[in-house]
Amino acid sequence: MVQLTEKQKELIEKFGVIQEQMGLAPAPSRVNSLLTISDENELTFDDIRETLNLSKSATSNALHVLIALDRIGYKTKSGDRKKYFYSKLDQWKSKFKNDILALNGYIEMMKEIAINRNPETIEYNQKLDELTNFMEYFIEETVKIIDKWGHK
Amino acid sequence: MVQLTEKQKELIEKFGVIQEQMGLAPAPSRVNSLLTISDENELTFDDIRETLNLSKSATSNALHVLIALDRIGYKTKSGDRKKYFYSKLDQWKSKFKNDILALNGYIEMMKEIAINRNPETIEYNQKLDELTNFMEYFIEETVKIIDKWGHK
DNA sequence: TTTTTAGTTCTGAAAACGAAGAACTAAAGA
DNA sequence: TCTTTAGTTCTTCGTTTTCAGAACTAAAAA
Repeated sequence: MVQLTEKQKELIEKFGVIQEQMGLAPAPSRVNSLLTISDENELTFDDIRETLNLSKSATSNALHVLIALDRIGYKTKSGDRKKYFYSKLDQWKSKFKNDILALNGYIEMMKEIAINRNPETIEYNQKLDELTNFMEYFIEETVKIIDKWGHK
Repeated sequence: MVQLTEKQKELIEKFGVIQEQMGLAPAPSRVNSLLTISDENELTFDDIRETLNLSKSATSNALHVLIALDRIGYKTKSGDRKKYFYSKLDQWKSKFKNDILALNGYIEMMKEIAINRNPETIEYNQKLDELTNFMEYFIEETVKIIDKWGHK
């Protein structure tokens, strides 16, 4: 069980809501908030379950979701069967990059739409092309930006 | 009623799924796909409703959602009470910019978390700071990139 | 004035989602 | 071997989402 100040509890909810708006379910949002805001570096399954008043299943599922998203990790200690979960803050750069690169799928879709359009709708086809070009430019430049930060 | 080729129908579903994965509901996704893929520049309410086999309410709501998101627009013709809906492809640049700027809210949250952490958890606090700095850098540079495209 | 057109708004029902509780499993301890 | 620990998986249930159908509205036409 983790002892939290009122302020910390408030921040967990506030940050939780922000993460919900980004598409994460309520329980995983709260778990990730707790791991980000708590002053303990590592929390156990039961610390999390008790502190957030979640069921075992909700806790287990939330942790698996967050691990799949690479937002948290866990370590083990020899002679101790418990897992110690912690917030990963350093995956952000690669996460940003992956999100940006995911736009490539969208671009492929745009290209497929473009080649299947009536060539006579010139104006619209041009806009589609422009959008595709912009997105390709955007991805390329953004990846450069991210990589530049690494070399500072 | 809009006549579509099999290929177009296939693309509408495919693009529809992509948009669902981006958080849009099924009906708005299909409507936006139709307006993007159809060779007609403008479609009426009933064109959309009939082509996609949607109810009037679903059609109406989907169109309102897409208008609120600025993904589509409509024009009117004098002496004609119908609305002619069309896909907006040119809002993308400003949409990208807005999405990027929305990260500022996330940064504010990170800062609030940072000032409320125990100052003794030095390593973690440093990572939080780094993340915040990276995000500020990312926003600034990305906005520059987007603006540069406009001046080509 | 009544009817038609072009939608909008209001239920209600089906489906999908999220979390609780209980049953289960695998490893360690007694 | 039996029990405890540390979680995982399965089932169920309450919400929320999404859409259809019906009732409604406002403007134009008849």
